[in-house]
Amino acid sequence: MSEKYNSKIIEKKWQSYWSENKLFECKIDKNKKKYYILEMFPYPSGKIHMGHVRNYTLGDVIARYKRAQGFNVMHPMGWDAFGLPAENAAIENKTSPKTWTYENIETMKNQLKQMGLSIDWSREIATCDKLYYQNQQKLFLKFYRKNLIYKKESLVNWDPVENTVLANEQVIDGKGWRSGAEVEQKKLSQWFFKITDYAESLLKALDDMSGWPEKVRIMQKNWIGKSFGCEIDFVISSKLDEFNNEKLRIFTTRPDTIFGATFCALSPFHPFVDRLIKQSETLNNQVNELRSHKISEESIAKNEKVGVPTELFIKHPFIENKLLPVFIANFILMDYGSGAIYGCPAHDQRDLDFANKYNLEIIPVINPSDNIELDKKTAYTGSGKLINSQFLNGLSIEEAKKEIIKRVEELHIGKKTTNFRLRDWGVSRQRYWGCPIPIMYREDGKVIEVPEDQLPLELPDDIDLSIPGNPLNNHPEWKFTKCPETGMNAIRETDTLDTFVDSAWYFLRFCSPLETKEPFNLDEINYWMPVDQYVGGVEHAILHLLYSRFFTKALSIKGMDEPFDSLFTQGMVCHHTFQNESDAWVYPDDVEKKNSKYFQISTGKQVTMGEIESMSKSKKNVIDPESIISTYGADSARWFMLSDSPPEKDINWTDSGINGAWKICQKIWTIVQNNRKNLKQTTNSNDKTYQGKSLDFIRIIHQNLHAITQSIEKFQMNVSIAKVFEIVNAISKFQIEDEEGKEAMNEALHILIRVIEPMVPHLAEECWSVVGKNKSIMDEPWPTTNTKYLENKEVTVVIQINGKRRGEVIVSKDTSEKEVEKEIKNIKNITDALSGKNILKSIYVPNKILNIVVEK
RNA sequence: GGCCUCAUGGCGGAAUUGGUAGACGCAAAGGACUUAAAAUCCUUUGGGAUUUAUUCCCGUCCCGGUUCGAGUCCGGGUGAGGCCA
Repeated sequence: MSEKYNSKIIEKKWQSYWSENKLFECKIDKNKKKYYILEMFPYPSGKIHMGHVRNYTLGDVIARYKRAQGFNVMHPMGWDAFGLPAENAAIENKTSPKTWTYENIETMKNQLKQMGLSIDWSREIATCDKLYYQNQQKLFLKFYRKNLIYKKESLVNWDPVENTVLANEQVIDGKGWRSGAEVEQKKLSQWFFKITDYAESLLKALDDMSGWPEKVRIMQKNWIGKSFGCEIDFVISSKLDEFNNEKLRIFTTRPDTIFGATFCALSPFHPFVDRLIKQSETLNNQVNELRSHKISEESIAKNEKVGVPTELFIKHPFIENKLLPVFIANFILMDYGSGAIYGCPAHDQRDLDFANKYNLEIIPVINPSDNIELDKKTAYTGSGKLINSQFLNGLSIEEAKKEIIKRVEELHIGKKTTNFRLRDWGVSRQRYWGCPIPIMYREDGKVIEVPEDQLPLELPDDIDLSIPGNPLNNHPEWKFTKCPETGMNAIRETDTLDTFVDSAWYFLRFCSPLETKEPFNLDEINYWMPVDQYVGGVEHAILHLLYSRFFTKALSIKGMDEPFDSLFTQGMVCHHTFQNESDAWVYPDDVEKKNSKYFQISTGKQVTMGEIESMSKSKKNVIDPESIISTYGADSARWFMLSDSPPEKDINWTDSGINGAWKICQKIWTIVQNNRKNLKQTTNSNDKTYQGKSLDFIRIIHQNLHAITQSIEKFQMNVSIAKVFEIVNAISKFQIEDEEGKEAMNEALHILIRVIEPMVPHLAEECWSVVGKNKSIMDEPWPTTNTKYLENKEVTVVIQINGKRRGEVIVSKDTSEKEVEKEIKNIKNITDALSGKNILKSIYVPNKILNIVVEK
């Protein structure tokens, strides 16, 4: 009788073996092809959840598989350790963000280690380590000197009670999430990275990034949003002398509709508006109201389009005496185009909504190509020919665009522009727990860099988070300093950097994590970069990946244009949310179901079940894998996470099935144990000619081996798992009848143990030692499929009549159509169906299908 | 609201990319072993009809189209999810 598999003891044993022998530590080896596999590093929020387990198991399968293929694999891990939650948690738990963060890192690192991941922990980095952010400060200065960083006034969500800037997600229904105060839009001078300098090159490179999912490339393309438009200067006509005859520059992507223009709209933040509101108290109040509207794209698109009229009009450049009223409207963005548009209600939905609301003229200028009936509420945005447009009449939209641009350029009142939707990257955060910006402002008004030899500019530890506002701003000893050159008084920049900056170059730092002189060592970069395979959540499809691409380009390192060769975006792990009567979130682990109602276990009170959403700490709908790992072991947890669902798909968490994962681990162990006496140190598959049952058996094994290899390459781990099951099923069914059978079993078990290693490494190691090997299975190369087993000599050809399956014949491979037709004469079912029918034609796909088309 | 994605049995999903729909697993039911349970093993499992078969009909969210043939391609709709600096 075989021993039961004790995952607790065995997993510990192999984890220590791996770390004692430093099996995952890697270094440059120019004789080997490198493979850099990276999963998006986690935010140390406390404990790992199932989303992490999924992400890192997936990456680990690839890392281990590539290692078996002979690559020199780098598989590092680190911590995206700066960010707001640490400050909130620190206030809540009366600790410091630093303590809280490092404690979480410790916990999560232990959890990750328990999962048996093949991570090179000697490369571990945390972005809140001063060694890391010191180098980030160097990069900041480097970009600053390259004129890639500048300061400008920009709007922030301002909470007047907390005295702090809020992120968009902290503004709920226009109110601060904690204080409940009305959020104001406040202008602050902030730092920006000039990502727009790289808009064209970020866009262009997407075409060649075949290792990226198409959908991510499309999303980035749309995000960058290159479009051709036209700037036109309109002359103002107004009773207000101050503005009369001044020029107003508007931007449009539809210059062809200029004859349908019936009004003009300015952003509430347009410079003209600043001047206009000085003229009128009423207007000032109205504009302030407009300015308080949220300016996220989402709210602009969803909210009602409202505006206020002004005393300005603009003269239509092509229609004499035509004046268009100028409004200030809440749906015009100052950051896009020129902050002013003309409205053509007939052919733009937003403009139409606006025109209907304020009774403005609607002039159609595009005649739809097909007879589409439109109501007054729907703008026509399709193709057609121009009407009501003087010299543009009869032209197509494209022709009209060209013609009108030609005219405005001839008249010197405008020009064609290339416009990007992409805006510069605002990196200032008025917060404590982030990378300090190495800049100071001298009393004479000069902006001074902190000299490199004085870096890192460290965050102070003695801060008081209980006072509202930015702790750095509230810390006089830190804030007030002297200019290192002149000794003049100076004030430090108290903004810290957006955490997206931290993650925009961490993949470079992994190549030389201990380098002290430079952010990274070029020899190491040249060997390891680019990342061969990047794995992470699809929720980072745009921002993080775009910023990382921007950093890589902006660093202009020879031979390195793009950071991530291949990208895999795995789906999210979702779970129901639960809320108690005071709307606080409750952990699902703390909820039990009784009589189809849900109760919080710790309090006994009823809770309500909410939507299924991706697991996140903030909504507490996370499942801690710890209990699963301690009950079933890491291998079972890994197996379970990989099986069933395709990795790119979102899943709703359920642990039904974890038991099945545990069972298969036990079963594999039992099979190996029971066949102990049949196992040899080696296999000699290529020399061996199997026959009969052994041949059928080994054929199934190799066919599934092939399928496993293929599906791992394609990231279809769920399919790989299914094929492992088929191997296991075949092995447990197979009866050894002779020496040849023993040999076949030996080969099959060698293959089985080898291919499960990326998925369940501890079990594989333990089985390997049963075989009698005294080395790690990781040194064993991936088994090669013997292709002679892939092709069956006999194939099933399906017979269809008019596309419906009516039977099948088993024939030898590559049988001709005529032979198959002969064969089917013996099948009563088919001859019956064909009798008395005219055969019109037949389609024969060799080895697959014969479709006979008959008269009906 | 814009952009992107997805939809297949009771459930998770497979389908060589246009060629046998439902692989594999979970769950369920029946049986074997057992004093009993657990574990393990065997059998059944999309719906329906009948003459129980190498049978027929229906079936991959809905409506339409292309094709000898559509889960797969095209058009329109419905529902769900992700992102919006």
